Amino acid sequence: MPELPEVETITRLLRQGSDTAPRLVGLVVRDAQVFWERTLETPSIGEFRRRITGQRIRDIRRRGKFILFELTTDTLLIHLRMSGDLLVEAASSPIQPLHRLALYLDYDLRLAFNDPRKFGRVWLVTDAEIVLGSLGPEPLEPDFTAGELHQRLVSHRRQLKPLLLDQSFLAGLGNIYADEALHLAHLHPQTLSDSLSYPQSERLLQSIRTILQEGIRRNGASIDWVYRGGDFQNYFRVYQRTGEPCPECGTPIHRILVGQRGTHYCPICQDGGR
DNA sequence: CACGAGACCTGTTCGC
DNA sequence: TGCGAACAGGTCTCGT
Repeated sequence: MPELPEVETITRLLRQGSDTAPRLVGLVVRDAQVFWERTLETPSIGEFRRRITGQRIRDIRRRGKFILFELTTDTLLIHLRMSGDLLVEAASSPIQPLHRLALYLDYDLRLAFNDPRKFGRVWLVTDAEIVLGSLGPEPLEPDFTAGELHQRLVSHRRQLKPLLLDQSFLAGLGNIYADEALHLAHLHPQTLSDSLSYPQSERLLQSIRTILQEGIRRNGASIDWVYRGGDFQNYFRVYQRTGEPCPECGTPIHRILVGQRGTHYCPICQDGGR
């Protein structure tokens, strides 16, 4: 499901709480259960349960598409991959068939990792850098500059879209927001990265930031049965709008495969000189 | 180094 | 209505 805006939305909800959800910061993990073994990347189930029990949640943050729970001594990292979601529920409520892992917390609360497709992963480590080490820069960090992006772009000769999806190049973009940002930037998804001028790189960074910020403002996108709460899907420019008019010029949106991913773009606005 | 194919998975929607 | 195919917000590994 989730890309940077959805992960950011979930992270904020868990960290700050809401009218309907309690704030998790400050609570202590009292027990843990794993229902699908492969969900837990490291350590073993036994050590996981032993080690996490008794640790307090000091803070909850996001890095790329990872959710980080900073505990007393360790960091718990969760990646939702395609279909994962985190639910806060009463510890006494029944375990759902699609729950893969659960943490039991103070006040009879349970944090459940729900993940139909079983692609999601969880790590408990002393040093989060072991997991996050290869991630590229955060696109919304103010000190990430257009100059830096341009440098990184021209140091590769790759199609723009797969490069934007590469988390070691830039952290947080996924299939939706890459298509949306490329449309806003008027760049063809198959443009070669080393052909971008500095002004084009600048426009790309600005577009990425605009799209991500709008996604966050709308609490992410809710497309199908996975993840509800956001409404950015009502404002898509091109994603899943094959055949519908381009919001800028009216030309029907095209869908092609780029790097095995469905890719939506306007053949006129994003001609890229092709 | 860059890219495509296949793997990991289940649920929903599409097309005949 | 029914049923198989296609498709899905992600990432890894392997072969060319």
